[in-house]
Amino acid sequence: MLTLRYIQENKDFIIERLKIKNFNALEIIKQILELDNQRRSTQNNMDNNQSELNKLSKEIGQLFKSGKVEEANHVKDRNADLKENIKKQSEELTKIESDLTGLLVQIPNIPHESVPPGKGEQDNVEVRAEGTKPDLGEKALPHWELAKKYDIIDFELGVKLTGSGFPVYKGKGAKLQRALINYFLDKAIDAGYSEVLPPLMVNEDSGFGTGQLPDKEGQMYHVTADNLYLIPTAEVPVTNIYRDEILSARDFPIKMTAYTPCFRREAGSYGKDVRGLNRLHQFDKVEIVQLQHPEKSYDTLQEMLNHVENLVKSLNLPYRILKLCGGDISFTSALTYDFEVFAAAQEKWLEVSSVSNFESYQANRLKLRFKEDGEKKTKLAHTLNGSALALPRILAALLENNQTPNGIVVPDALRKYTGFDIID
RNA sequence: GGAGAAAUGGCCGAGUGGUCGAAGGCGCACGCCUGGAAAGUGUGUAUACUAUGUGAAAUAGUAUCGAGGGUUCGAAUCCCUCUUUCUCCGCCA
Repeated sequence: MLTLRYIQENKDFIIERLKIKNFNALEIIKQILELDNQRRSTQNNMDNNQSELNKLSKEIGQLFKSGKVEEANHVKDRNADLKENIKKQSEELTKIESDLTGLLVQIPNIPHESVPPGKGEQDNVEVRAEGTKPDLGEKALPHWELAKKYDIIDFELGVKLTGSGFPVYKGKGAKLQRALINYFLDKAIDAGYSEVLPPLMVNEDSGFGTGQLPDKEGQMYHVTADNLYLIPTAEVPVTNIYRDEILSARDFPIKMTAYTPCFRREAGSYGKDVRGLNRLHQFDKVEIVQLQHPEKSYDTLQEMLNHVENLVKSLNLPYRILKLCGGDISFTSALTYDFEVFAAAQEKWLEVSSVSNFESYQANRLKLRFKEDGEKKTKLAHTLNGSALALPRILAALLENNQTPNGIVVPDALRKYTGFDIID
């Protein structure tokens, strides 16, 4: 969420920039500024009344002490009026503030100046593509058939146990999942990230902090009995570790990595997009998160991109990097790059990572601030995160691209984690 | 799940109705002392909002002692609800 101050000072700029995200902010900003004026005058009046009340209360104490009971009772009457006013004003203020927040959360983050215009994914800009697509010939099988052939992923069994989108990994398939998780985690730790293993359910405050609530409520599984949400990504619990914290500028960068299962309802998805591993309700992912000084966050974004690129490269998968256009970039992000790998049997690009700089948008919701050395004023930190990596589509591409008549060849980088070099 | 105790600033901890945003200690920052350091010593050390100020600084006001509500002219202090932590019992990987 944008800060009020920022909106007050950059109204026209915001309206102009949000056109890139195909968002018309004119009306909502007008309402916000109007409400903010009300908020300030209400607060001012209330403070003045409260101040008066406090002063009179002290007088009453003095009067009682010196035995002037009648006078004291007289002042009490005046206080009753003040209290009445304060109560009304306080209720009004609460209402205004909640309305104001309700409006503020509707404004998306300002896109970075380099975000290209566009309506949807077709307008994303390819930064580069690397690696060679394997030539599999006619007989190439898509991963869901390979999974069945080698009995490593059982989609039907998942349906029996839970429902569609909850596959059961078996045998070497299960081991391969563990191998990928460990490999990705080790790589992140080597790159200076410290590992955390967070809860898989979060409360409302956490959901609000990273921006899943209130707007994306329908995308999360909601445990209504306890009002908890299954995390759609480790980003949520990990970033919220620093909710309500004031850091020192010297603490930056804070680098964290986490493996978690992720749960997504994927309401509205259907058809070939959800075939096999392409889109699941539960999947595994290793996430990297950084908190950084505002002046350095774009360097950090680059660093994270390099990290993800090295991962994909080390698995010998053909990949491309896309810079998301205004129409495809998420509500909370200022700049996002997607990584896609090519699954050669489906002949499709599959998104395996999304790396974003949220600048101070999440930090403002999180109240995640920092102080410069020797300064009193707090400033908002910048938050960034990226998948490094999401497993199912990596697995899909590995299975499809590495299929041979003898079985599926495990990439070198993973062999010390799997303990086998072929799935047959 | 049942019974009891507790929750105060970065940390420890005092504070049972007004003079308390809160003693004291630790930590931290800056200064003095020192050849340098330690010890000693002095000063400072929460956050948010509002007003004045072009901004920054500054000044004043308001709120915040787990959260929310109540009693009272006045609440860290009394009452209620909730949350969390600890101890005991029960259940349990």
